[in-house]
Amino acid sequence: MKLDVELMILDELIQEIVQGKYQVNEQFPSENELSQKYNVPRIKVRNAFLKLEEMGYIYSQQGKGRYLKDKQLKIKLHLTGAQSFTEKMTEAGYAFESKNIGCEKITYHPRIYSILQVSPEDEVFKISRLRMIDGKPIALHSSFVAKSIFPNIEQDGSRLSSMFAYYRENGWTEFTSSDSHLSISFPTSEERSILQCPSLIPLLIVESDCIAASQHKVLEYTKIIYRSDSFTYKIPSE
Amino acid sequence: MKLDVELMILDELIQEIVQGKYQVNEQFPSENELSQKYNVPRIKVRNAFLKLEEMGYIYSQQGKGRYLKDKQLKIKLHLTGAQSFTEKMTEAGYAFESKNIGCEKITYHPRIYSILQVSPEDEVFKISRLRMIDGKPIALHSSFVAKSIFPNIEQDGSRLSSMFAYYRENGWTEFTSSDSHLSISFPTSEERSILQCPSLIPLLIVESDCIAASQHKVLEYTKIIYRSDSFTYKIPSE
DNA sequence: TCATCATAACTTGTTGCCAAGCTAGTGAAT
DNA sequence: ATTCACTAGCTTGGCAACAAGTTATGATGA
Repeated sequence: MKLDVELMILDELIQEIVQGKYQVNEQFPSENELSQKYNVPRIKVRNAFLKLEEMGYIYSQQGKGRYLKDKQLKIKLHLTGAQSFTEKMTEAGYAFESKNIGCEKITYHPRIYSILQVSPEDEVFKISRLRMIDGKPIALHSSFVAKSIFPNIEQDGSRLSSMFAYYRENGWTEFTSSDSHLSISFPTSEERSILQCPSLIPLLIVESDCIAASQHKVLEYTKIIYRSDSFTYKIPSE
Repeated sequence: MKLDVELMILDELIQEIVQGKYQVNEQFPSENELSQKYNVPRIKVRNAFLKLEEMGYIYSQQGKGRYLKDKQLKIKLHLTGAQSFTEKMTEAGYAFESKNIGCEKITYHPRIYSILQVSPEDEVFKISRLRMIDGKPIALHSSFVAKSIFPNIEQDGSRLSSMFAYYRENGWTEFTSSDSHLSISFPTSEERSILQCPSLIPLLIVESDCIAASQHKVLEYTKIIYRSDSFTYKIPSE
């Protein structure tokens, strides 16, 4: 069994943080101080700190030191539910804001096309909305819809805020959905930049669809990317 | 905007991996090779590789090189459901195995005690089972029960494989549960050792309870820790 | 007394150098 | 021809030395 001092130090630091040893913006012991305390080379302590920073616990200032970051607001979120994201948030009393950040045609993607039940010749558009609380991005909501079902989506897409409202405008009134799929991954550089998060924040990815109840027609494939440090999630007990 | 070459290289490597550029056990370009290609110091490439290793994508051999790891089997798991874990797995046809790895008295923990609705003087025991597929640990299932409800738990705890069976033995027959709570975190050193996983595998943590339907008595507080690289999760659409 | 500057002693940030491990090739000894 | 030991050249692993930024202190001079 190889014991890794870097991870040991990281464990210890995280434990101290969750136990509340440090105040927000309080300075941590310096790299040299800890390397002497643990009797390990400075680089080991340094690497532990770097990881801690990428996990979003701390920030650092060259020449000064490392400090505890203000922790993210934890939002209780009910996963699943036909209720729209906006409804969930405003109902729960958060200073919620949603921003349409673009509508673009995607290149052929077998999985998405198959879920939408359209042919490769069809055009599919991705409408992205950024979900924010207190001006901070917390989730990225992407809806994929086919032009064959919504002929004007190319023009309409970039001004939509509620997809449900758009579907109603287009004559669809009752909706249902299949099971949601949930997975976890790390942010790509693009996602990091959009969600303004460091690299070691795991993302919770929920994929689902929206089906017109009347005709069993798939209207949309949905992919929501949540910052895992911003939420605690609830799953109904059936 | 500060662009970080380490993360840029990491992004690129991950993308190449998911796109299938490398076969399992195929060797990656060496640190020196990539540092020349990107025209950055070797340490940057090295750090990207180290992170890739901690994420479980690759393994390295000193003197030889870095190689693509065999990817984890992805198990489709239905979150929630009164169905026991064992049932879910065997039903889905996996070579599933469960190992009781101990029963121990826990020190007072306000949240757990409050969920179990017992007083601080009461004794609470944690029964841990390791869930494995093909001999590889994939989840750690911990059940917390009070001695006041199960007087013999201290003796029985370390031989139990099914809690439901134990409850029935003790005269409880119908069960229900509250909403499940879901969160994500990184493994502690202990969890890494039990689950045999590297440090940057996010863990999916599902907390729930088990309530005797007849008397509305809380029998157990449950905490299941899943390796996020071993599962894809499904959530019912209600 | 007060303002200014140089400096020393800390902090974090960067990277080059050497160690350790593996392998294939070389050539001497059998 | 075969075996063995050595070596050169690659690989990853580890870390010390240096760079850059900040701050407090104290000497200097108006």
